[in-house]
Amino acid sequence: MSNAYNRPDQLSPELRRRVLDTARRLGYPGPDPVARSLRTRKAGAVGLLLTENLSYAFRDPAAIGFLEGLALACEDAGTGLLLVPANPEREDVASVHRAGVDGFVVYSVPDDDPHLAAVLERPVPTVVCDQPDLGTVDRVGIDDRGAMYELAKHLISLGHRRIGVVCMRLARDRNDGFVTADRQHAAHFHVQRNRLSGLAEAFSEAGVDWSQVPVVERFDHNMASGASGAAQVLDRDPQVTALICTSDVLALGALTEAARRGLRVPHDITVTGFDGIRAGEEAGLTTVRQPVMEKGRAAGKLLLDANERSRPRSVNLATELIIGKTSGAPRGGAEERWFGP
Amino acid sequence: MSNAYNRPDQLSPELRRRVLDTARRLGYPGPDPVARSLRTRKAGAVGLLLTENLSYAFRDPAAIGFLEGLALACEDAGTGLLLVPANPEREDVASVHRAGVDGFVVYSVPDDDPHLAAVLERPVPTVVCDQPDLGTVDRVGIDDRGAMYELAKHLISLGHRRIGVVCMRLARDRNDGFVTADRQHAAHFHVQRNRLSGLAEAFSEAGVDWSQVPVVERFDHNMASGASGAAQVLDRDPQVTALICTSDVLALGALTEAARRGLRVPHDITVTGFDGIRAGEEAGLTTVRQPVMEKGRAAGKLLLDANERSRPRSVNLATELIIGKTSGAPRGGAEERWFGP
DNA sequence: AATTGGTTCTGAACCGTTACGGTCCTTTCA
DNA sequence: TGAAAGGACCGTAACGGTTCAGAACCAATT
Repeated sequence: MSNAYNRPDQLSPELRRRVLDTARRLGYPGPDPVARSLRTRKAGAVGLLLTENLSYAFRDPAAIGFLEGLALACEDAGTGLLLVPANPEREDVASVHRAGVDGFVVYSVPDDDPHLAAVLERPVPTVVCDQPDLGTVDRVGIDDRGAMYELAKHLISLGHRRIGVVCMRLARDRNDGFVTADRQHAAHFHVQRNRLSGLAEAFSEAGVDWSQVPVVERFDHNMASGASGAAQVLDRDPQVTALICTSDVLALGALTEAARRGLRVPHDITVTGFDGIRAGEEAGLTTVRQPVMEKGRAAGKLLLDANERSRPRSVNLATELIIGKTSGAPRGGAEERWFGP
Repeated sequence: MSNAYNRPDQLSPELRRRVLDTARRLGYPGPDPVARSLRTRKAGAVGLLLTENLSYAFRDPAAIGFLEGLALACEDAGTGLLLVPANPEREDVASVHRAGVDGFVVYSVPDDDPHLAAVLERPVPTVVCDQPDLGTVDRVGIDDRGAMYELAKHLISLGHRRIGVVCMRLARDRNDGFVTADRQHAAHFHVQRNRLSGLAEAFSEAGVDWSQVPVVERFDHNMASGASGAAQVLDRDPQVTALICTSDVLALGALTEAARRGLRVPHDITVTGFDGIRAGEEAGLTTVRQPVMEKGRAAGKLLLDANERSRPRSVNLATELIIGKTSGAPRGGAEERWFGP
């Protein structure tokens, strides 16, 4: 029976025809994929866990790019891509347990996420992306800290000392407002933590007292958040010469807020992002470009040739500092002041 | 055993603890999802078939919107979303056979696609989207023909009689060039066939000989195709007063080509699209807006409450004619001529 | 005629789970 | 005190494939 469908060379054409004929007559719909998966121990799909609501994957430009790359890798290997629903509100990890997959890709979830823990308990190969190196599973990412450090150095060389920061959520709880030093250090989102620490390092080296720098956090990741975050920084300290955002989407929002206030960019204020998305490029945003699609593809490749190897692999992709037209020297030097010793 | 994990109320806490303890000690990774699926006859996932390469889903704005809506519906129901790889080049339907899913959503594939046929043979509920009504499975779509008819009427009322058309692929074979009447009628992409036929009807009623209207087809769907398609129309007949594109992406490309030729829109030439994507909106494109996200969500909803019902359901969503700033009356009346009796 | 080799075909075991029904023990009530 | 009722626990039979060992068959060689 099975042979008739999958192993035509194992039986005579005559018998094969007879088997297939009676199968059709009996209304047999072909081998059941689930039963086959159970027996062969191959599901023919990889799971993608991203802790945002499922539909978020299709709203965030960077996530879309990542997905495109991952889909590309799956295509090549002929495997399916299962988007695992993982509502961040509920602690319900059942969806992870239910997923019939040959491996997982975990994309940018907080490092204390219960879904992540559930994935790691499953006995399948896993690749984490934009996460700390766990040492036990493969990892793909970029040097967030170093890239942001470089961007900061650029701003410092332009003369910026009085800055404000708008960042994405740092933990699972909602905190739309200023961020304490503790919260920065304890941040559960690896990416955000490292970008902030790259900033802190560079500006501290330049003599800026990081503890005095206004850093505001936004839970939701969209342009509106960027705008309101920028507003909060500017309300606190109208003298900031640069608004550093930890994503392009936030930066685009910050640009609209600057325009609303009649601030010319970069003459009155510098705005920077992170990611290198298309819309940012069109706006001439100064940013760090990271190869989002490549990241997805690399994750897929790593997962799909997960042969028995001794130690987990860790891949860092290259980033590129893009100097756009939203950054420039701060206006004048008279009112230029900075915190420091 | 099973009860310890899934039915805590069926046994005493004491026993449950003991079972779980020894399970952990033995390195038992928890119930196997595939075996569970086999036994319960529930895969906990719906499959999405779109005949483009998998990664296409993340490049096309309309597809992204559709996916977002579908993902939303899956989220609500707590089911996963499996993207089924279906390379249009190869006739390999194995991926459809391998997919362990509780149902399929089929999105905009040619009506003679072997993958579609394979899906229909599977004994699971199916929803087709932007496809002809098969009568045997649920369907979600819009009135492509009527919507395009309405758009055409608008252009006719503005005075356009000499037009050109750029459309997406009409069949599985690549045909980058002019389209014969035969090919138009035989088109295997339901959506394109109906949009063209809506145009043909409206312009025929206005006295235009449709067989003389240049219709150019492009296999790939991106802005470059729109630009080159527009170029081909304009080379054939530089006198056309309107370029009608069957998608916004193509129309955006057509706009760049018009600009390249120094044609002012809408003064020198009118350009229209279809879909109502964000980028088109920003460009002020005259188009038909369709609720792409709603379409995805409707498809998901239909699939997920596929209880035993007598007849398959068919849902048409409403569209809206958007008059932007890329359409206007043709310049002057002197050189205005049209084909006809 | 018996042995050998090769091919085609059949049957049984196994994958890991859940559903179901039966046994056993404890409690309750006449 | 005995019977009935109920709860906790356990054993077994599918679910629907794949795989593999070995039976059956046929032809060729010794």
